[in-house]
Amino acid sequence: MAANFSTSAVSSNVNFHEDEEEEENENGVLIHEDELRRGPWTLDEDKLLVHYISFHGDRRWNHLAKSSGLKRTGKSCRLRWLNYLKPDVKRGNLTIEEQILIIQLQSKLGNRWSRIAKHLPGRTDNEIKNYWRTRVQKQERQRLKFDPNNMPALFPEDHSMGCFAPRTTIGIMGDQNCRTAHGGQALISDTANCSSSTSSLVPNSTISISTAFVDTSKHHNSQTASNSTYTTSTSISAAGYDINDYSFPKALDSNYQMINDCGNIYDYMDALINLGNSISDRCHITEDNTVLDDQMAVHGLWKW
DNA sequence: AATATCCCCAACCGCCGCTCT
DNA sequence: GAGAGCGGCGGTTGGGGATAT
Repeated sequence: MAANFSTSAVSSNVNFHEDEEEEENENGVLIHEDELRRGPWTLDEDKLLVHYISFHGDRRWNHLAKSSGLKRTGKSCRLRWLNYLKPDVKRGNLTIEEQILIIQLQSKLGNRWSRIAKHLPGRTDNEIKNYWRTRVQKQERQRLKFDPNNMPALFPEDHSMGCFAPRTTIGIMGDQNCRTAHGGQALISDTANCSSSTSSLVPNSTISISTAFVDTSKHHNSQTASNSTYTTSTSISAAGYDINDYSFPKALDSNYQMINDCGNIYDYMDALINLGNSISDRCHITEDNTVLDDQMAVHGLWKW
């Protein structure tokens, strides 16, 4: 059985549920014979769990936990097995394809990590959840740094990460609480569920933005876009708010690559102008990844 | 070199729904 | 039908390594 025992082998912070008579194990950790262990799993525990499951299967976790001799809860055993020890668990960084798929599925399914994980063989819901959360947090931090005169969520100055701009993190306008409630293709938040916007851009705005990019920062050169901006010249009305003439930091060519399968640039533009009809039909992406929209005169505005 | 901050991710927690008695 | 037990799920925490200052 190909189990990976490489990490969390021995911990110095294993905890126990009750304070009874204690003794030190080989790592100097206080333990008690009859108590349930908590914290990181040791190599020996992993081996024991794998060994037991190989003979008895991975069911009836509470029974397994007791009869195997592991001083763990059934839940803990199950989690350790499913997220780490199970032979088909894939380790290592997510591939670009997997990242794209996660973004797409999260857009469709929301935070249903287990369902998303089913589409990524070898990846666990926990791993996907961690991945997403990391990106969300990072994006949120960058959002909070925004200059309200710009729209830097899409184009972070350091060009390092903002390329991952999942639905829940763009938030160029509108209440933070509005941004996660929409699965599927819905882009316009429910006004009733939104408090007044914290953004200085569009008070009481109701739009959440869905846009996704591939992180190509590893190919990033030393250029910076901080001084280059495009400005929309078209008057745009979004949900009754005039949002014309906002400046967009210029996305330097080739630093970002749009996820073509998502087509979310169109979602983004649709939400921005809130025309009620898709602008996808009149937009197209040229060979050099420039978005062209004849009606909006924003040629070259979005370029990856 | 020391300290602070960031980031990753394993593990835990609480809740929910299903099944069994 | 009620309650207990259990598995599964999503949210959250916290340790520790990596990186920045």
